[in-house]
Amino acid sequence: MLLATWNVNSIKARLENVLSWLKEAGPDVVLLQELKCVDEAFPREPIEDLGYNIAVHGQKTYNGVAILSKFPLEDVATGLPGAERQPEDDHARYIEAVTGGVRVASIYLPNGNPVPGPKFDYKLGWMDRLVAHAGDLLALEERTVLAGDYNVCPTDADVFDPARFAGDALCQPESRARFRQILNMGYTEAWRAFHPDGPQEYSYWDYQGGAWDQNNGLRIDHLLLSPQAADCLSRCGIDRGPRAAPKASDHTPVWCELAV
DNA sequence: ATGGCTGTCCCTGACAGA
Repeated sequence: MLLATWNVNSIKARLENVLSWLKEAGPDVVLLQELKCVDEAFPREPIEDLGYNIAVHGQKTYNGVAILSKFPLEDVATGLPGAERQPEDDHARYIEAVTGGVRVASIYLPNGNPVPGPKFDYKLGWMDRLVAHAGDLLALEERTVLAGDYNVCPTDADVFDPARFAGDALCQPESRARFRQILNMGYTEAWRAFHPDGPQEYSYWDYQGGAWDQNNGLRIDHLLLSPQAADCLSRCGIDRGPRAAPKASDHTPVWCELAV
């Protein structure tokens, strides 16, 4: 099973880019973030025509997540448990389903800037709920992949200029500690598992300042695997191709292969 | 030099992104 995550920065503006990549790369399961549209506006037909089933959790203008799969989608759930602890959480940032023998979640973690402030508090609260849910899922002892735009650079090795980002919400010790909590309970971060000592590789490049041309990137899109999923992990990579295309998203797909 | 892109909604400028 080829499984990928991609923050597309508007599914409507990116439809042709997404269709091209689906045809070219042929992933079995794709976890999308930042749809920026409501459920009814999601362009289902052209994606279904390529053989995908679709589960969408959309929202007007902002956020929005989806799961595409060539396998049936079962047990679809939207929203992260514990929203009652964050009454301000009306964002569409989480969708989960079981497909092809794997439980998958598409995650769009809050950005959290500026630091300090209510947006950073929201990010940390959301991460606390994600940590709790990741623990609950771990107890199921299933193949589970929690993937998406985590908006966290796990270490300074994931930042082109750590000094410039020292005050950024993506690099704060509090953000990194919560990301590490998920790893420490037993999840494997797929890309880092294959590259424990580098090289530096990124999944996001700002639109501004020639960031792509100068490879001034960040690695913030991650695939986190339960032990049962990690046991099947055979390959992992970052596909820079879509970022170089015309009208590209500022993120590019990160993918892994599970031998299931 | 505190902006530099891009997308969205529709107060076509303000907000969010990261």
